[in-house]
Amino acid sequence: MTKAERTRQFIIETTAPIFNSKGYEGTSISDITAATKLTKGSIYGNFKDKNELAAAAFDYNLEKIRNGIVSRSLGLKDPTEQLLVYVDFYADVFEKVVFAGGCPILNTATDCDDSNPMLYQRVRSALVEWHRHVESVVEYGVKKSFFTSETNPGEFADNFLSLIEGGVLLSKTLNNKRHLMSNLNLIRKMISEIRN
Amino acid sequence: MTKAERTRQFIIETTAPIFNSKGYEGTSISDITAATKLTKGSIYGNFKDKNELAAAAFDYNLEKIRNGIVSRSLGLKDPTEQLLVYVDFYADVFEKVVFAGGCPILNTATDCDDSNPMLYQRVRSALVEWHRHVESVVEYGVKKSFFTSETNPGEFADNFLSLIEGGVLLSKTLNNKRHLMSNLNLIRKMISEIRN
DNA sequence: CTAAAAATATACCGATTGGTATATTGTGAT
DNA sequence: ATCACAATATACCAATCGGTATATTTTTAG
Repeated sequence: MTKAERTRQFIIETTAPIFNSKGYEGTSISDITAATKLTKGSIYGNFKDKNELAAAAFDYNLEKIRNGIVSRSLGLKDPTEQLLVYVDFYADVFEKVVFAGGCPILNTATDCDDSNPMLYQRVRSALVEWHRHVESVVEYGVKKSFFTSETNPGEFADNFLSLIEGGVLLSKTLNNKRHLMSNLNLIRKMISEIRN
Repeated sequence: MTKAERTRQFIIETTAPIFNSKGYEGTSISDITAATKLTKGSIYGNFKDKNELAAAAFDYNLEKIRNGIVSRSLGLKDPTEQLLVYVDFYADVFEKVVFAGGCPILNTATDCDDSNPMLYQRVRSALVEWHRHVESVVEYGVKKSFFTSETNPGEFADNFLSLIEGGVLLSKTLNNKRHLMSNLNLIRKMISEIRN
């Protein structure tokens, strides 16, 4: 890894939580130079513009979460266990997520209007991918008779994602993990109710 | 209503959807003067600063939703019906809410970091009030034996709010009402399951 | 109708915004 | 060690930011 690549990575890692907590408009180049102790020249030598850095920071924030899920899912066959990975993951990392500014999907989806199509497209793709993953796990579970045939995978995924995102929002805003835990409890109940 | 009061109200109503969709930082005084066709002098003659206007706009956005709920709840005694008011309300006004920039609670809670304590305090209060209302309706239902005694009002309110907020987020971001409707369906099921 | 007061417009302020051209420094292969 | 080039720093740009002092217009009370 060359010097420039290391610097680029350093900038991304340093500014990712800033973008996540202050938003795209709310994060200034001064914020970035202050946090990295670098100068504008260095920032713009490594990134075309603020937009490219914001996109890289979003990708980084997202990848960290995705890695957390994927690494816990390795080798799991039982769809119930795969769904519970999310429940355990968010119960475990909630404090860390809040410290890093909250859920990047929730933040970016709310922060971005159509005036920032690059970030908006990214957050839409992330949401679709997440939805499709949960949906496909449930579909698999139905097909293999882990789950009852009346189960609607798409609706289940809607409820699943919303309870997690809504729980993070409530718990972060009200500074109380209990709200998220209530939702994770409901998810556990939902899973047990569709099991054969 | 004096001229100034009318102007003040006009400014609030005109800028409320702008603040809601672009956020506090993202909304500039130029945005405000452009939308109202007024000048800075007029804006600052009616509001101490941008913060005061943002707070008034948030209050206005919130009040519109609250009025929608309250007006549909008038005279209702059955707690089941009171809870269903929310379900029907969000099914009805979803498009309007999206057009106005989304749910102000969701947007403002995400937009505000601790750097804007005035707005942050407002959104927290709104969230606490909403939570308490749902919780108290369920508590009343349990006490009057509409709902089973095993029902946990606090947890129910957590799930309830999260499903609505999460559904609005998903449906707005993915531009498909279906996600919200899935959640409203689950809320209906949750209500029927706690009924005696 | 008039005069005082309130509301709005104009013109400006310093600070900060994102971005760039250029100078300086640091790196790495020979 | 040197030299070419990559990487970083410095200094600057026009535009915009939130905000204000003052001039002008409009409203309102007598």
